[in-house]
Formats: sequence, structure tokens, C-alpha cells
Amino acid sequence: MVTINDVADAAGVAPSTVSYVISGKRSISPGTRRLVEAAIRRLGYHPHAGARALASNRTNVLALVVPLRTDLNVSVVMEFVASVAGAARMHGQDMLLLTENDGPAALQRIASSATADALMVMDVEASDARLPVLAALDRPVVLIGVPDAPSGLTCVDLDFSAAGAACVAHLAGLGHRRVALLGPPPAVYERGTSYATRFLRGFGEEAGRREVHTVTRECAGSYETIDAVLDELFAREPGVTGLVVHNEAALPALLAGLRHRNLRVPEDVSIVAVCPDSMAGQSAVALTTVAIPAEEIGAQAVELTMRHLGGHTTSEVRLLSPCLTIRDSTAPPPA
Amino acid sequence: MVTINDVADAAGVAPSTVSYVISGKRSISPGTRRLVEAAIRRLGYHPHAGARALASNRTNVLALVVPLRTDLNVSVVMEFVASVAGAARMHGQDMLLLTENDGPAALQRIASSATADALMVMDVEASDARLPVLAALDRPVVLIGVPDAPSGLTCVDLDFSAAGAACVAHLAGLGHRRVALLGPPPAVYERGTSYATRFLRGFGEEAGRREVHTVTRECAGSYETIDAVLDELFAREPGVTGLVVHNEAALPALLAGLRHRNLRVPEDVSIVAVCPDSMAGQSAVALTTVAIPAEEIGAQAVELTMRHLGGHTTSEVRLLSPCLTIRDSTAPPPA
DNA sequence: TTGAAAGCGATACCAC
DNA sequence: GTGGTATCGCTTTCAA
Repeated sequence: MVTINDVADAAGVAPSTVSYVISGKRSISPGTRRLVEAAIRRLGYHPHAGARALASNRTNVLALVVPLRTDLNVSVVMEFVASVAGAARMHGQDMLLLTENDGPAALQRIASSATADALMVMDVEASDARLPVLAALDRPVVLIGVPDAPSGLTCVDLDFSAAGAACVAHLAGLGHRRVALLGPPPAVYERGTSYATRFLRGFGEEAGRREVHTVTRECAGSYETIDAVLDELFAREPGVTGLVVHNEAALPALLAGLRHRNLRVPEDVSIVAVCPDSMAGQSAVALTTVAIPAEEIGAQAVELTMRHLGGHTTSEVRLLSPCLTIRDSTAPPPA
Repeated sequence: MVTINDVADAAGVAPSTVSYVISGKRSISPGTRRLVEAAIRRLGYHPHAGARALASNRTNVLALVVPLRTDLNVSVVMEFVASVAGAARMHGQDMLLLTENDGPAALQRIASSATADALMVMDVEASDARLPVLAALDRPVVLIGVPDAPSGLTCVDLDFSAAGAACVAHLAGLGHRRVALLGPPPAVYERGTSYATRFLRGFGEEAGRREVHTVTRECAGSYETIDAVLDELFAREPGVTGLVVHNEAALPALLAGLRHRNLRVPEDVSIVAVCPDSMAGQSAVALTTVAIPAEEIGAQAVELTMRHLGGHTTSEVRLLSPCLTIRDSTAPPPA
């Protein structure tokens, strides 16, 4: 193994000088710098991560805690993972991936053992059992999602309340008077996942303001479920012309179900979907969407984390404004 | 921070004893063990990962290199990630996630800096540019996928050749004489992704043996592409009654396209899909599949990695036998 | 602008 | 069965 001493010897300088050349924490004469850098390259030197962590109290590793439940959309999760990984690299950090079924003990372990410098936690529930543990850690924590009581933790998320409102506003603006919300499966509400209720609130409030009649249905993504929901919905609420879908998994089955019933999109039924923009083109009709900006959220999460690692201490709840993109799935209601 | 010395003091023993209690590398009297374990719990001690790595040359971290290209199926990738993470935890390892756009230099860095003990690499191409780098690393490497020349590296994968054969065999057994393969997008072939060509070979060979007429089409997952492919296919090859789909992304569009043409599954057209079993129920008709056993492959990859870390040196190419599950999308061809 | 040397917190060898 | 201690490779303070 090539050590800092090998490099120092090769360059004819002291180990500390090599260290300073690498870290840039003190000025180095151009000559020495050249010598050292050449030696580093020639020997293929990479500082030993463990030794570095021990001496400097920094691992340059960020831990990301992801949910791997099957009831939530894997591709959305994957977008977050990818964006966090990318952003982390831009900041010179590696990413440790923890799955949440390791439980809160794993969070303790990672923090106390100095395996990572900070934690980022996805899919935080309204009153998440991990919050007390997280808040007590001696390391920065950034939540992706917003619990009811952030207890001093920094959070980033889409402003789901505003997103819900935007969906209703768009449909109402087109003239729809009766709108249905197809939400996440019951399990998501039971878990108390906060984004679901926040969305619902914004949706309901805007509907009240606009005097739009609304109904909501929770639904799983399977074809049977969606079929049943559609049957029941159109039987009980015949006047519904607008659908807001806050459940990416349900989209394929929903579109199939509508086609099967000879309901055209957008002529007979308008659809606004809440999903990553990359998903908008996955169906026969390009979907009008409120984007889930995974890329942006991931980048912000990393940036806030780095800021905390840099000494910034004040916590913050950062909500990103929703962005609605009109495509081919929304139009005025049939006359 | 709680150190091993704190624990030793609290328990009234030497630091080395604490270390041995934790590692189990030498026998400890029940009394001392109790004392030490109590102190560890009481103080909430977690060994410093960096210090440990420095002293023992072991990080207990495995690096997983994943592709995050958009042209390949994210949920399949995610299944692998989840299964590797789970298996790693069972072996007491954490998982560092590297995205492949960090390039080969990142692999070098992780290995040379002792950030991880071993590397697992997904989505290996037939003649992968990273192979020389990987083979030269001083750490265990396990490939998920099989390059043309494994150059002494251990590999795990589904036996895609056998999988291709199994698809044809099943359809031929039902009486189909003309079968089409809808494969991955052209980009996958251009990259020289080995599983695609291996599948193709098994598919072709079995077709030859069974005297089944075959055609193949590469296709992207979009509705337009699939529509065009279906148009062209049924125009040029009217007798096709069996479809083998080696492209999960294309399934929704394909099923929609068939329904749109009033072709029933399986009465008019039989479908065998190559995809994770979890995806079989995602469509209106439960699909007959050859499973991509992500769970199993991930577990094997970790196991092989741990074996190498344990001193085992002989490399190996492990191909898992495909498993075809008959569901509702295959039946004898129309008379 | 550079060097020497004291830690960082474990592990594992050598003694007893 | 247990203790003392050199050692891992780096960072950073103190000195020059």
C-alpha cells in the first residue's frame, strides 16, 4: 500500500507537506507542489480513508436512509437515490445506503461509530418513530419529507399542499366542477405519511375556494383495485370529469381502465398526475403533471447537509414550489 | 465520544480485553464478559469505524456499483440494490453505493483508499472498459453479469441463454410455430450488454432445435415505438402467435397495443415475459414469466464477496438456472 | 514555506 | 484468561 510517507520520501519532503498539498490548508511553494503532485500521480497514491477519518474526524461519507417497501414507487425512490448520489459526488462525498428496515439502531450505529458524517432520511412519516433518535444524534440530519414536528431538524420537500391546490386550480380553470382525487393506497395514510395528508389538505382547500365538488379514493396500483374503484366512482359520482392522481403506480391501470370503458382522455376525462416528469411520457397520452422534483430535492438535501457540516447550525424547513406542466391529458370538460 | 478506553475503565479491564470481548477472538471469562458488555451498553459504545479500519484493515463496507442510465429498467436495478443491501447487512456489512458515471477512477479510489473492502459491479458489458481496472485491484471484485472474458473475476448472473431457450421451449410445447422476440432497445445491444446477446443465443438455438420460426425486434419502451413495431411485425409476419418480451419497460405499451388491435392475451397471442416475478401481476393479465431473480443474485453476489474476503481465492462464474412460471398469458395458439 | 512529532481509537502481538 | 503496548496512516499543532 502506498502511504503518505512513501509520497513524502519520493518527493523529498515531509509527510505533513504532502498532507497540506492535498488539503490546501496552507500555502505551498509552486516547486514543492509540483514535486509532490508528481509523486502522488506516479505512485498512484490515495489517502487511506480510515486513517483520515481517525485523524480528521471526517469520513466524507453521507448516509442516505431509503425506504424499500414494496407499496411505494421504486422508480421515484430510485430517482432520489440517483440525484443524492450525484450531488454527493459533486461535493466530494461518497454515499452509504441504509435501508430503513435496519431500524433506528442502525442510525445510532452509523452516527456513533463515525461511519458517516451526516444522515439524510427519506420518506419521513408525520410522527416518525425515528425522530427522537435522529434529533439526539451528534451529527447533522436532513429529512426528505416533513414530519408534523421537525424537532429542530432540517427538512426539504415538495410543497405538497401547494401541489394539491395547483391540481385543483388547473382543472377548475378549465371549467371542471366535479373532481376526484385518486390517492395513495390506504397503507400510506395509515403510516401517517405526511405528504399524503398535506396534499389532501391543499387539494381540499383549493376546491373549497373554487367551489369545486370533490371526492377522494385511496387506491392500490393493481388492475383489480383500480377497476373496482372506477366502477364505484362513476356509479356514485357520475358527473366527475377531472381526475387528480397522486399515485404513480396506479397510472397504467387507470389509463387502461378508462380506455376499456371508452372514456377518452382528455375529451371525456381530464387527468392531472403527481409524479416525476420523466413518467409523463410513459403512457399513450402525455400527462399533465405536477412534477415531483426528485433531482432538485436530492440536490438541496445534499447542499443543506454540507452546509451543516460546514458549521451552519440553524435548521430550516425548505418547501419547493410545485410546477404544473400542461400536456395532453387535460382539457375543458365535455359540454 | 465514547472510546474503547472509556469502556475499559468503566468495566475495570484493559482496552484489549474489551476488543476481544467484541471480536470474540479469544476466550473471555463469563464474569469479565458480563462486566464489559454491561459497560458497553451503559455507555452506548460503538467502535470508531475509521480507527477500526486503520488497525484491522477491514471496513465492513461493500461497494456496489450501479448503472443509473435511464434506458434500463430502474425497478429491476432497485431490486438488486435492495437485495444486496439486505444480504450485506446479514453479513454485518454496510453498503456504499457508487454510480457508474463516476467512471473507473472512482473504483480505483474506493479500492486504494480502503473505503470499502470489496466491490460488486452491476450491469457489466460484454467487453467492459472497467474490467482491466477491476482485475488489477487489490481487493475482491464480484461482477453481477458476465463479460466475454471474466479475466479471473467472479461473476453471478441468471443463465440468460437457458432463459431464452426456456421461453421458446414453453411456447413450442404449447404448439406455437412462429415466435417473435421483443428485445431490449438498440442501445443495449450497441453497448454490448452481454445478457442481451446471451438471451438471443439461447432463444435462437432452442428455436432451431424445435423448428420454430423466429423473428426479433429491438424496441424502446415508448408507446410510439411499440406501436410501430407491432404494426410492422403483424404486417410482415402475420403468422406470429407467440411473443417473448425481454424488455420490462415495453410491457405496458405492448399490452395496450395488443388490446387496441383487439388481440386477446392469451387467446390470440401468447406472451412470455422476462422480468422480476413481482412485475408479473402489474398488468391486466397475469404474465407467464421467466423470472429475473434479483433477490437470489444479490444474495449470491454478497456471499461470494464474503467468501473472497474470508480468504477464498478461486474465482468462479455462477449462472443461476432460469425458472419459468406459467400464468395467464400463455396458451396454445388459435386454431 | 517547511518539518517534527503528538495524537486520533482501534487491533493484535507479546508477556504473564 | 488478562494486560500492556506497538502499530495502522493520516492531520494538525508547534517550532523553526
